[in-house]
Amino acid sequence: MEPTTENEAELLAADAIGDVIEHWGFRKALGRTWTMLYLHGDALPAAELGERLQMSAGAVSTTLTELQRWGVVRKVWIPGERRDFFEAETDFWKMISKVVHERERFLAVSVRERLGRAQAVLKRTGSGAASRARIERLGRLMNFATMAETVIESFLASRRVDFGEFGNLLALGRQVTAAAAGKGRKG
Amino acid sequence: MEPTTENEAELLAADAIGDVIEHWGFRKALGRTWTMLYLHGDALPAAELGERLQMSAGAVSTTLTELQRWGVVRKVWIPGERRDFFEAETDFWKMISKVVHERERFLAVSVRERLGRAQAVLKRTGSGAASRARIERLGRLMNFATMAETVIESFLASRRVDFGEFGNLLALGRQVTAAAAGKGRKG
DNA sequence: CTGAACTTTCAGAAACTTCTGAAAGCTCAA
DNA sequence: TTGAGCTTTCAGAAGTTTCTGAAAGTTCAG
Repeated sequence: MEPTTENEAELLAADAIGDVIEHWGFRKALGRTWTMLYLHGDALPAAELGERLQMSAGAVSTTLTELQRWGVVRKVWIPGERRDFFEAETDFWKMISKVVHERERFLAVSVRERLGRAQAVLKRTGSGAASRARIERLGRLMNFATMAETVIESFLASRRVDFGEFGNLLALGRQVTAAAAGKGRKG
Repeated sequence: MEPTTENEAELLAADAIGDVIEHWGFRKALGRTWTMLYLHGDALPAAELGERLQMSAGAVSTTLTELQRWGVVRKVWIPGERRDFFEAETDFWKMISKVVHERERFLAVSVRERLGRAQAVLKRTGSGAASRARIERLGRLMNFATMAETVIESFLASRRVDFGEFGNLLALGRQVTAAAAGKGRKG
């Protein structure tokens, strides 16, 4: 395929989104590939993605596998076609909530556990005012971690809201607010 | 300094927060160093941080410089001391809003500009239904980017609220909601 | 001034991530 | 059952980030 102006425009957009995605800690290739599929609309075979994005077959394969693991790209069956075709998930909100959820859950557990262990050690061995103050600060850190987790979780819980219209942001605001405030009072 | 149980506990916590920070796209050393300072409470000299965290003088220096640039660690003057001492910012909310703001602003501008350029190219050269559909999808992507930016911005705008108490989350919710809805109606 | 104390900078080392291209592994039509 | 077509895997290459340790720079007491 010779380069066309349309392809240039797609690459421009794909690279821009690629940078955003990279900025948030993923591989640039993930953002580029999703964007190319999203803009194209129709499903594309892996080889064509490789051509359009100048990626090797290997890179395309691992990237598509990862995008599917995140649930933001789907394999589609095209009758009469031997090759696999891929299409982008187009519901931004669904994508974000999936990714954030997946991404935070593991870490949150591990962090809570480790901070708790540190606190136990300090409580067991520490004495004196300085030690008490340190335990207090660690406690505040743990509270903050819990609160951040709660804010993220309730943000995600609102995924049932349809985000097609801006107006629905009102519903999100209410949900985040209520969930966070409720948990906070308990903690 | 021989390793103590207290130091072990501090390291445990520092490494946990270090992982969170790394997860969000910063160097692990930034999170470890901030946490060590935060838990210690009193300001510490660079050399002691190096000992406690097992970092070279060079690494400590660049890490402290970067933490100061983010505004989450301060140099403090201790009378009669020749060395610089450093202490952690303890206001979590202040830290987050500073960091997120700084981090998003540049990228947001660049991305808007590039998506706009891509759209211009498509509008100029495209024709036919497929092309119109592509332009439409790019438009949706741009709208979404604007909305995400708005949500982040209004989240940041609420930094004036005191976050010491969970109850104040209510105020945040209201602010995010109002700002995002207002902007959305215009767009 | 001078030298001691301390900090910053920087070149090269080490560690880590991501990519390429080829080989191995599927799957299906004939 | 074979082989063509396609995908996945993987070893090594390339690229990137971060660290170390030493040299250069800065500051200040005497």
